[in-house]
Amino acid sequence: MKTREKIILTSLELFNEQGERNVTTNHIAAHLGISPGNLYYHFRNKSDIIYDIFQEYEKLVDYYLDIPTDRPLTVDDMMGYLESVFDGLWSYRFFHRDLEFLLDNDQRLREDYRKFTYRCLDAIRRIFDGLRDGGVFHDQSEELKEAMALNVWLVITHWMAFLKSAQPSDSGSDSIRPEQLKEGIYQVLTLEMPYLREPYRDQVMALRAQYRPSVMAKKAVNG
Amino acid sequence: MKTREKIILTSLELFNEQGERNVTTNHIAAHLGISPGNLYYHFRNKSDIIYDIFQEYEKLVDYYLDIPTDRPLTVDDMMGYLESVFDGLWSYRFFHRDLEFLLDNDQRLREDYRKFTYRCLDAIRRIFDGLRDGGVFHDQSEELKEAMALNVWLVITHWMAFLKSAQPSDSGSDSIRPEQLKEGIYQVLTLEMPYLREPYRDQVMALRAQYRPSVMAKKAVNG
DNA sequence: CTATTATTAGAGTATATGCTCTAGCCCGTC
DNA sequence: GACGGGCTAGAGCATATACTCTAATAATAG
Repeated sequence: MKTREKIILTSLELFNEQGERNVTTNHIAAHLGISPGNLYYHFRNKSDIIYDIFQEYEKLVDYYLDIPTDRPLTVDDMMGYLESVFDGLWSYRFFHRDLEFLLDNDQRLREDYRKFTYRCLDAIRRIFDGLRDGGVFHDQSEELKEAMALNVWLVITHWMAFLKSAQPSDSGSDSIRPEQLKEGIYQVLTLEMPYLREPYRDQVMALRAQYRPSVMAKKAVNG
Repeated sequence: MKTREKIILTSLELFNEQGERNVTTNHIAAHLGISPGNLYYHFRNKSDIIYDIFQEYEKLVDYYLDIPTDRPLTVDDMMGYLESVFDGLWSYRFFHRDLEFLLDNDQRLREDYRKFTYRCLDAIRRIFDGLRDGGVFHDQSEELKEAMALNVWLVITHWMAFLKSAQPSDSGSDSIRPEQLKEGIYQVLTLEMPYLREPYRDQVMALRAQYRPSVMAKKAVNG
C-alpha cells in the first residue's frame, strides 16, 4: 500500500479512537513508523489530511443516499438507508465529534460540509416522498417534511455525541460499540412513527423494537 | 466585583464568542488586564474555571426545570419551559460546543454532566405527564415518552451545532443570533405535533409558526 | 504602627505541536 | 554504472499553551 493511503487510514483510525484534537501529526507518523518529514511530503498540513478523509466520507454517504426516483420506496429501502448511514457514521465518527473546530479552521471544509448537509436533507425529503409513494407514509405538507427531515438529520448526526456524553466515567475513551450507535435507528423511527400508514406501521414498530437503546433500560443515579 | 467573579464572567464571554478551544488562560488574563499569576491564584487550572461555569449552568437549568407536580400543565407552561431552556442554552452556548473534549478532560465534569442529562430527560418526561394531565397531550406509553424525551433533548442540545455548521463561510465566527437559536423551538414543537390534542393542537401550531427557522427559507447552492 | 494574610504582577518554564529543512536512499532508465 | 526523480529520515524550529515562582503590594487585624 502507498504511504499516502496508509497515512489516511491510520489518521482515520487514530482520530476515531482518540478524537482529532488528541492526535498530532507526530503521533500519526510515529504510529506508522515513518518520519514527520515523510508525512509532510505527502500532505501539506493536517487540515489536508482531514479534508481528504472528509471527501471519502462525503463520497460514501452520497453513494448511500442515491435515491431512486423511478419507483416508490419500501420499508426495506428505508431500513437499508438507516443501516447504511449509521455504518458510515461509525466509520467516520471522529468527524462529527470535532466538527465545529474543524469547520472553524478550514473554510473549504466548512463550505463543502454545508452543501453536504443540504444534500443530505434533500435526500431525506426524497426518501419521505418515495415512502409516501410506496404507501408507507401519509402525505404531509412540504413544510412539515422539511422540519421532519431536519429533526431526522439532527438525531442521526448527534446520536453519537449523546452516547458519549451519557457514558459513565469508568468506561474507556473509545468504549462506544457500533451496535450502540445503531440504536440511533430506534430514535429516528420514533420520529417517523406518527406518519406511518397501516399495515406498515406495525411492521416498522416491530423492526424498531430491535434497536431499543440500552441506555434507556438503565436507571441513572442522581446523587 | 471580586476578581474571581470577573474571571468567570470574562471566561464565559470569551468561550461563548470563540469556543473554549480557542481561548487560553493567558487570553482571559489579558482581556481582564490582570496577570496569569493572578488568574492562577484564583483557579488551580483551566478545568476548574470551566467546572465552575458548568455548575452555574446546571443550577440555572435545574431552576428552570423545577416542574410543579401539584397541578396539570398548560400550553403556556410548555412555551415558558422552551423559552427558558433556550435562553440558558444561549448564555452557556460554548458548553455544548466543545462538550466532548471537556468531558474527556475532566472526569468530575463527565459524571456531573451525565447526571444532569438524566435529570433533564426526567424533567422532560414530567412535562409530558403534566401536559397530558392538562389535556394538552394524548396519553402515551412510558416507552414512547422516554424515546420522545430523548429526541427532544437531542434537538435542544444540538440545534446550536447545526446552526453553526449550516452557516455560510463568510459570516463571522460568532454570527449566530439568539433569535436563530430560538428557532430550535420550532423543531421541538414539530416533534410534539402528532401528540397534541384539539383544541390545543391548533394553538400550538400557531405559536410554532412564529419560530420558523430562516435557514429553511434559503435554498442551498449545491455546487 | 506592625505583623500577617490576601492578592497581584510579570518574567519565565516545561512541554507540546504543527511543520521545515537538508541530506540521503531506492529504483527504474539510458 | 551513472543519472534523476520519487520517497524517506530525523534533527530541529517557531510558536503556543497551561502553568509556576518570586517578589512586591494592598488589606486587615491586633
